Formats: sequence, C-alpha cells, structure tokens
Amino acid sequence: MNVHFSAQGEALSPTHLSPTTLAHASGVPAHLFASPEVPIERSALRDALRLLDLHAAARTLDPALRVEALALTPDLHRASPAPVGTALLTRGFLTPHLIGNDLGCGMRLHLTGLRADDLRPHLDALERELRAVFFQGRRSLSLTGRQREALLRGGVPELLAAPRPAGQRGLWDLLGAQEPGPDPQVPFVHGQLDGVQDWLGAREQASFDTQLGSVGGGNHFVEVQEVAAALDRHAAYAWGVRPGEVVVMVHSGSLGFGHLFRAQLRTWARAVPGAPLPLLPADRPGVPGVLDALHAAAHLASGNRLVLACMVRSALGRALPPGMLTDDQPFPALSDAPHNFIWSAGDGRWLHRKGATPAAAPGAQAPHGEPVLIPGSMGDFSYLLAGQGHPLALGSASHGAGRRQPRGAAMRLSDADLRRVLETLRVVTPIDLRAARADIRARALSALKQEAPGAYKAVTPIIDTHARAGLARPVAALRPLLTIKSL
DNA sequence: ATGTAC
Repeated sequence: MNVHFSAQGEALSPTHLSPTTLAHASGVPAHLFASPEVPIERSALRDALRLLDLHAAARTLDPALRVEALALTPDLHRASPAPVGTALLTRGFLTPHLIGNDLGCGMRLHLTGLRADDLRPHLDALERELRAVFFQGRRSLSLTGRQREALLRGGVPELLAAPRPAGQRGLWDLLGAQEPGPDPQVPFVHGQLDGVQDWLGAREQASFDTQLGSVGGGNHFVEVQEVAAALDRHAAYAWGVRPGEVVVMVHSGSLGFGHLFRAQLRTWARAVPGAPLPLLPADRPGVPGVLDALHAAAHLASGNRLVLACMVRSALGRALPPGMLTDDQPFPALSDAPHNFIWSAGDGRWLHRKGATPAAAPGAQAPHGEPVLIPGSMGDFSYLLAGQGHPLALGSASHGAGRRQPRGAAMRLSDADLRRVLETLRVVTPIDLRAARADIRARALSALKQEAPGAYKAVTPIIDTHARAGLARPVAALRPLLTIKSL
C-alpha cells in the first residue's frame, strides 16, 4: 500500500497524484483519493479496508455474491461502523449499515435570480423572517394521508400531483406557488411500492407534518449564499450560476421518519462470520421492500430539502421590498442528491455511498457533468463542481470537508472564542443566544462548537484534490450570507 | 443522525 504514516499515526499523503491503489487479500480493486494537503487517519483507512472482508464472507453464503470495488474520497474520516467518505460496489447483496445514520441525507441548491448586492441591505429583515418561519411556528403543514403517501412513493412530483383539499393552507401554499417543475432528483425509480402505506401508522401520520420542514441537527444547515466566483465560466453559464447571484443551499436528511426505513433495512440483514457488517442478500425471499424503503427515505429527504428551500424563498419574499422578488419569479433547483444512500444499478449490483456524493461524468442529461455540492464548514465557502465520473472513484466525490476533531475535542473551544466566530457570521438558531437562559444557552453553544470551523478540515485542499484527481471540476465558489442551524 | 422551544 503506497500510503505512509507519521509517528502519530496520521496517514501522510501520497506524494504522487491520486489515486493510491490499496492492496487487500480479497484482490478487490480499492482506491484512495488523497493529496499531500489532506492528511487522513490510519484508523479510518484500516476500517475502510476491513470492508473488503465482506467479499469472502458473502461468498460463503453464495459464490455469486461479491464485492466489486471500493473507493475512498478525499474527506475520508473515521466513523462507526465504517468511515465517512466510502463508496462500495457489491453484487447480489447489500449491507445496510454502510449508508450512514441518516438515510437519504444530501444536498440541494436553488437559484434565486436575485443580486446579492440588492439583498445585503435587507439581511436583518431576512434574519427575522427566517427565524419566524423556521423556528417560531410559521411552518404548519397539514397534508392528507394521501399526500404523505404520494411524497413517499414518488417524491415531490407525486406530492404536487396528489389531490389537494379545498382551502388547505400553511406551508403547502409555498409548494403550490413555486411550481418547482421537474426535479433534478429523478434517478430514483419506483420500487414495488405496494407496502409504502404500511409505513404510515397513526403515530407516523401525526409526526409527519411536524418533521417536514425541520432542518435537523449536527452538520445540517440551510444557507443563503452569494456566488463569489465562477471558476468554470462555461459550466457556470450553462447552469445559470452568475457571479453575484444569491443561491440557497440545503443540507438535510430524512429526519426522524427516515429512521423507520433504516431500521427496517437493518432488520433484514444478518450477521455472517468474518463479515465486518451484516449482509442482506438482495434476492432473499420475503424482502421485496428493499427498494421501497430506500426510495421512500430518499423521496422524503429530498422533499424535505425542497420544503426547506421554499421556506427560505418565502422569507426572502417578505424581507425584500415589494416587487423585488415576486411569487412568479423562478426558483429552479440546480441539484439535489443524497450522500448517504444505496443505488441499485438494476443488474444485481448495488452502489453504497456513506458520506460520498454522486459525481457522474458529462452525459446526455448533464452535458457539463453532474452538479456536485461540497459544503465547507460553518462560515466557510461551499463549492459547486461538475462531476467527472472517475471510474476508480465509482463516480463519487466528497460530501464535505470532513471532521478534523472528534466532537469531544471540539467542545473544548472556549465560549469566548466561539462567540468571536459567531460575531463574524450571521447564524440563525432556534434560540436567541443573547437572551436565552444560561443552561439553554450552554447547550446551544456546545452544539455549535461541534460545528465550529476549527472542528473541520479546510475545504480548499479538498476541492483542489478533486480537481487534480479528475473527480470533479470546480465550477463556482459560494460565500455564505446567512446560515440557519437547528441545534 | 433524530419535532420544537424553553
């Protein structure tokens, strides 16, 4: 293995260009994409290589089962039970624990057509509107059972097509007004779908509407950004991404509801001697619901990202002077993709991505390559890239900068230092950090510390690595104007 | 990673 380690156990970066071929007894092709500027942990690499033991273990069940390839993205970092930044291609079986905790979690980007210079004088007003719509109850959504089922079955298009009761109000108005049109998230084909309504018991029905439109915790966020620079002018122009324009980025997942689907997938899997994770043979009788569970979670997560983006759109409309942003102005989604998911190739192969995002090569549907969103840490730039479909990366890219400090270590940041960070940023949270009770404020501050810039690696070297390795071409740099974080 | 607000 051409990776060298420091005395501290950090993997030093290969001195040659990516990728590094990783050797393993299974003989399965495995490649690490890294660069001198981005150290990775030895333990993360060890845990990733251990995934290849799935190959021999699966073959004890059925010789047709196999692991076909492993790819590790530039933000690889340690997590349980498998590192973040992993793409694994299998044949004949899935391993549901290799999705990440939040099934369907991903990124979405909308264009507003608004000039950042026009918005800047109104950021205080926008902050107030966003706090109201995200955290102060102006977000009531009351869907019918049929609408909820439609969202799970077919995503936003089916939700919009479902019968709408006369006089239905609330957040639903946003969706109706904005006519999002064809969504970029079309790659999800329907599963068998027969069992979808079984997921919606009385308790789930009740919590569905309150969950939809919530940001989620941890590193999830919604951000109003300015296109700071077009790095690839042709792709940026083709995508309608103009320097100085306001865009809306969403990072969120399938919420509490998605845990039902994840849990169900995991109950179908079984432990196999020698396998680092439980296996789910795809043709096992009695498991017709694998695609149902996967796609329902993906539709829910993507639908939630749309709802969150529409909430920002509505706040923008109210914060700006009349006429500056009207309901009929387009609000197109440029991209929506999960980075915790299992894709069925339809030919018996399954592509697992845990904290890795699809980055397909230019094709008929996306002539410049698939749009790829890589967010920086709180306060940092995010990047829009164009996928290059690198075969050894399994068409994948990083999903973020990657955590540098474990959560515990990040908590050691002092309150004063965190406050200095927050003073330079506009961060909207459910509570007013100045006015809140001391114990509530302490909890909020510790949550924010875990997401503070120092807890993450710098994003720029990650982006450079993608460019040099041929994973994805940088198209635009996006500067945060205002960030919404739920604690 | 997981309702919201305190």
